[in-house]
Amino acid sequence: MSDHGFRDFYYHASAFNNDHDQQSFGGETDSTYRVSASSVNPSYMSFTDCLRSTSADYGSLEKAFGLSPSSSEVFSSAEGSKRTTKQQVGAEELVGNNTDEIIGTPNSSICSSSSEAGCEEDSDKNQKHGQPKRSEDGGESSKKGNKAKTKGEKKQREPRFAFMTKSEVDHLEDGYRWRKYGQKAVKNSPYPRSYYRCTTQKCTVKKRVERSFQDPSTVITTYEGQHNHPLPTTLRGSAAGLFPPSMLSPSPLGAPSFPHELLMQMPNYHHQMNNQAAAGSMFAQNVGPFQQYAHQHQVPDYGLLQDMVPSRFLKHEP
DNA sequence: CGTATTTGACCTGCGC
DNA sequence: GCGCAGGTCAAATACG
Repeated sequence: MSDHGFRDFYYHASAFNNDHDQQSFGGETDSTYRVSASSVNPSYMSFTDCLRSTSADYGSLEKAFGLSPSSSEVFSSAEGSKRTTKQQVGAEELVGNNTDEIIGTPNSSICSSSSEAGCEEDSDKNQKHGQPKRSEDGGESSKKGNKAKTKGEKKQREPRFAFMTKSEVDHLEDGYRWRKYGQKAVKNSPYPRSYYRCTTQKCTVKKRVERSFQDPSTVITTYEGQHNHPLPTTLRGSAAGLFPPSMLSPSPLGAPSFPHELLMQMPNYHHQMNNQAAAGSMFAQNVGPFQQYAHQHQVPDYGLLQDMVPSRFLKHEP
């Protein structure tokens, strides 16, 4: 992985309200938004901005993107609180549907937002194929009774952000240390989903990594929660190996640099950036460095990707 | 030997 | 209530 697998970087963000409980969590309850780069002004849109724009309410997203509802594809369940029987909802579908667009338009980025997680990953429950599953009804629930603690209280979900990354490797290095704690086969997908947890103590951030079955070159990484710690110092080295110094050192303009500041801040945005004015200021800050970088390095206009990843990290297929 | 990964078992939520 | 699927746990295993 000489180039650590980076080829293209797409973004699919999902903002989830914690107010919603599991009832609405599983479904694409409210709405899922897909925004292609063509519908936004690339010069005003960067990956960071996209992240920051994914406020829990679509209004912010819409404003931040300068979108009218008609300019983005919106698919939502008509029922609202109940899942539909729609086939292939979720990451697979999102990726699948978007994949064609993505592949066809490599410069585009995907940014979608939903109020809950179901839009991207808790989806396949809808689709029942009746395929047999191993019977593990042991009956003795004594072994892992510690889970009973969650009984009686709705599990609060952290905000989630899902990224669609065109990568050859499943687990992309983002500067943080992750410990894999599980892997599950995804229904209707030959590729398993891996579950990672941040190894830093007291940090509850998790991420899931799965590969799109419709586009195996696309990896879907879903972050859940927010880091409550700085980037592990020991990993700065590795991060430095992945990204140029200009992106790892603080920007002269004070804007966050990719990737760790970005990743650190993106969940925080949900809690800190709830008004457009604030988002706008952040927005203005963030656009500069990346575009400056692209400009100084004479990066051709490949689109949003250049806002965050230098061209040398990108392979563009003809 | 310490840490990370693998993997089967178990728990939980949701749809029918 | 049952079955399915997602998510998590933790013992076993692999690795440096």
